[in-house]
Amino acid sequence: MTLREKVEKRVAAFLDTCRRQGVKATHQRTEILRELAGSEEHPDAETILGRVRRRVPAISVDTVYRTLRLLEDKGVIARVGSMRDRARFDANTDRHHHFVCTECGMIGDFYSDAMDRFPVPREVSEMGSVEGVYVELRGICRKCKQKAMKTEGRTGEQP
Amino acid sequence: MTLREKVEKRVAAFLDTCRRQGVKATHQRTEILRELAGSEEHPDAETILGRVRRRVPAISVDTVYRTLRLLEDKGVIARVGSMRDRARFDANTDRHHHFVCTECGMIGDFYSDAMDRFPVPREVSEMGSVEGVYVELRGICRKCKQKAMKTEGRTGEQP
DNA sequence: CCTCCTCTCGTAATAATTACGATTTAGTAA
DNA sequence: TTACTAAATCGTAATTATTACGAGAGGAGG
Repeated sequence: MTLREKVEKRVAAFLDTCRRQGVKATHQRTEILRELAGSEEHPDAETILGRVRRRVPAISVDTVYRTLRLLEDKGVIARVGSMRDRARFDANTDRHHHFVCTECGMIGDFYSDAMDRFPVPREVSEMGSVEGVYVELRGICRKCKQKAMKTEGRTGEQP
Repeated sequence: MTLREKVEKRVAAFLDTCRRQGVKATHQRTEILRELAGSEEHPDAETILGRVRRRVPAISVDTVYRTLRLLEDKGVIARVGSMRDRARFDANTDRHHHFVCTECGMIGDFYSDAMDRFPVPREVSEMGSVEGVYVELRGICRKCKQKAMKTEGRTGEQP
């Protein structure tokens, strides 16, 4: 299957998702996805805007950002790297990794020898030389989980 | 060794680094590092500013941001998550990971079964439930490496 | 074709981070 | 200690990515 075909398949699948979920399958959305699906280089929003504009000259920044968020929410595309808006810092200089709560942003350190010395796949050695590993486990922390339970379980306790 | 002692050790080490590298060991820098080293919660710049202000009321935002960058450059602290300023997107929905060039920002995809199904350390299970793994290998890509070679090797070629 | 509701456009607002010019301070050596 | 100088800080303004908003356009179903 050629790249062009792959792209069209992804686009078609997205159009389907739209119909099923009552979301409008607009020209702009289609072109944004088409652009992204046909690219290997993980472009940023501005780059995508520039490229899509060649085909849809009047498209706006807002639309691009909104669409990218939409596609991300539907699981059609992914955001690379940290999803947080503000930088967070860490004074722990020992080699370690992080657990991040996607609900409240809590970050915990942990140690894993195995993750430190991950064997580098050949694929990667061909891209360049690896100098560091960044591992982030993502999930829901204890506190948020308990909070969620309580909220669900609202069945008659007094305020 | 108590936490307080650890913190002071880190601070002392930093003051040493300053002297050796001709960087000034200011009160503000010391307090920022002291705050960060004594914290387990990976605070953001604003939080650090607020806390340090209790002890150094006139400290400015600029100083905090500048100092954090300095400490990061010296390897005294680390930034959690992505270091990039703009979001990057990825339409590859297959389970995969990324290689990122810290020089030019190039991003490449790769696949690793081993990394996908990594056993979650007990430490982490105690923090919460893990729902996803994000792995990023960082280094220098082929292209940047070649460029660096050429630049180094400037020994007599004409412009 | 018509209506409704969602989506888009253009631009303004927001929020994190960085830059700037005047002033202060650490480091150093007399 | 004092004096000197480069570097750092302060307060604020500028910059940059991203999000919000109001008016109008367009897709989907009747």
